[in-house]
Amino acid sequence: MKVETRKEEIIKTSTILFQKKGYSAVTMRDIAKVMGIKAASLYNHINSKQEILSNIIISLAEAFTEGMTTIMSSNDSSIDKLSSIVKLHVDITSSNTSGMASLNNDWMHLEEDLDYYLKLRLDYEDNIRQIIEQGISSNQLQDSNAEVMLFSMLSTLRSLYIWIPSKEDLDPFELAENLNKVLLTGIIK
Amino acid sequence: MKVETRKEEIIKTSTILFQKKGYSAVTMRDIAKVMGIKAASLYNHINSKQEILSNIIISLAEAFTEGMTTIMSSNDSSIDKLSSIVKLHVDITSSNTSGMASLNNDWMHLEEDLDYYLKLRLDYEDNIRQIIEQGISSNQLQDSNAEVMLFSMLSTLRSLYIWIPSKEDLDPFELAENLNKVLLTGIIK
DNA sequence: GTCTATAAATCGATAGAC
DNA sequence: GTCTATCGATTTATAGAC
Repeated sequence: MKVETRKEEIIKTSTILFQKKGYSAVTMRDIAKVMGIKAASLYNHINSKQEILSNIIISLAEAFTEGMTTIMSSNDSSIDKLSSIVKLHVDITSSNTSGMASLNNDWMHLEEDLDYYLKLRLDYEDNIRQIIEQGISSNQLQDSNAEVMLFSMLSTLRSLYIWIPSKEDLDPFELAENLNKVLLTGIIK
Repeated sequence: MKVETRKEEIIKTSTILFQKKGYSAVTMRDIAKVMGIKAASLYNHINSKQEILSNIIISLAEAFTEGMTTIMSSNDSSIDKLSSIVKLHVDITSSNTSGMASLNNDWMHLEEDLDYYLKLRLDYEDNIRQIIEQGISSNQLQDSNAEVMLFSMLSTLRSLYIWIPSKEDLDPFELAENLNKVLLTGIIK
């Protein structure tokens, strides 16, 4: 059984509040109230509100980067790599749904770690772009606009956090399967 | 030539600022500074910061509802209706890219108009769901999970605002064409 | 229509007792 | 590790002069 440190409790509580109202609209007093302590007590465990946000976003961004590194080093086909990316998003989003809201909507409020985050995100997108272009070159993917493909796929995967919590009847494996089908082969018969 | 009232100028300026930092992180002083006046002067034209947000979001939500009403009253096939929805999103997003950011990320900060907005959004989603289910019944769409189809399509369309401004080389008509192809027929050859 | 001045509330964060 | 008390800055919004 994992013993949660007080700092981890604060981050977990903040993550849920940030999802509901966004980083800027959540106060240290809001976080403290949910935890049943006073706002001043929070500072015995964390240095600033900014540190909480950074912790939430950077750990998620690094998880995506790590997953992408594994995928890129494989010998899979372009299509199999894209399927692995879908699964990566479903897995990470399932394990930290609320945190994904901050990653998507509050990254611009990062201060010290903003540039680092932007680099991770840009590299991640470049990797997917590379996979798609290779898929087109090798005749596995349709010869349409690669940017539109990239955009459509990433938009859906990045929005998963909005949708996953309300659909708990669908397990992660089945969801990844359905998503793969829709994203790769479309919806028309 | 349209003459812009001072109120419309304020809303336009606010829309751009809200897109960059979100509603909560933008102050009345920020808005005033961009307009070259003092914050107190804004209140000669608007009643509150909340009124600005409501104006941005509700006008967009009503535009979507109006477009959907037209689509639903047509005799088009399910597939043609979905294509019209794609075009509706491309058109509205092209005409007010920044405003779409508030619609997507700051709707929860609506006060008086929150329930009205939620009803418009729910009805809109129900209409798309209905079109997809009819497409499956009439054998035009694949017999996959309708909710996943709905989610994937709406996620992509709702994220258009992130993507449109940087791709000005692609005109709205061509973008809608490419999106239709990717969303309806997928990316696999 | 814009200004200065200011009210009243709230913000993140610190000091120091226990 | 939590508390009370508080600082200094900032927030939305109003009053009233010009």
